[in-house]
Amino acid sequence: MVTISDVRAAGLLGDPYRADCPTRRILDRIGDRWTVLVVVALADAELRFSELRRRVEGVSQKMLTQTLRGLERDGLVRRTVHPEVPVRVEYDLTEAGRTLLVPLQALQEWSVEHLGEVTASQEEYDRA
Amino acid sequence: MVTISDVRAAGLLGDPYRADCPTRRILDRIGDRWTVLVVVALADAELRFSELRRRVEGVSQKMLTQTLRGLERDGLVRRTVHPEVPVRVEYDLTEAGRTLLVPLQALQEWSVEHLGEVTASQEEYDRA
DNA sequence: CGGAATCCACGGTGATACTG
DNA sequence: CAGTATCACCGTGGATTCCG
Repeated sequence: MVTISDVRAAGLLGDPYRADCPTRRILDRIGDRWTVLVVVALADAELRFSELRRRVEGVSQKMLTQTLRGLERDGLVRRTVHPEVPVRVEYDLTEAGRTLLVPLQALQEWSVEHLGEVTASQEEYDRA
Repeated sequence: MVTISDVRAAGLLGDPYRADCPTRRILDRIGDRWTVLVVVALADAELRFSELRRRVEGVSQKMLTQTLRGLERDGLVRRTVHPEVPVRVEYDLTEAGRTLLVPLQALQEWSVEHLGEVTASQEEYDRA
């Protein structure tokens, strides 16, 4: 049971409603379709652009580029260019990027744990 | 330092890349602009529609309605209609909804902790 | 008060073609 | 191989109006 005071004590309250609050800014960033998937894909290995594209199912080349640029700009992903022919570019998480995996994991655990419950609720709702 | 094995041991890997994986489905759900803010707004109190609208800065009536319907469908928010005149409708989190606050809090803590770092990285990136 | 319905604009996204 | 550039779409979301 998660009590109100648990949440309060943890400082979750305050004003996460304001557009400029940190939580909202981060959620806006990772809220897009691909950012989280790319970060997770880089959890266990440094990957080349094309490898990344194969791993993250459904991402277009444009969106992968765009997502990687954003993550690089945020300092969460490092881009390494090996000046060979043909060019080899590799991506991996920075230390900051790696810390982000922790909260993402909490979210993933919640998802796995509650997906059945949520799905059941949806089906019941849709019958009415 | 978050190691690769930490992440691996926690079961974050697997294939969160597939479109039908739980993580992705949940992220798609809470990834929208308002869901998280509404859940957090309901963390400490049962609220009426109009109270909720005032608390969640910037949300339109349409999107608040839509967001609440979605959360109700997922079984995360409970809607209570008091048949008075005029009608009074109140919203609060279900037990499942309350558990979702925990991972959201982890994400918020990360945001607060890393916002400065991320912002600095962005500014440096933009200079180049 | 708490919505539902409608109309419409914008931007995120994908497909395609081209480049160093 | 790893992008950039361009175009076209369409779904999200805002503004407005109306209803029980």
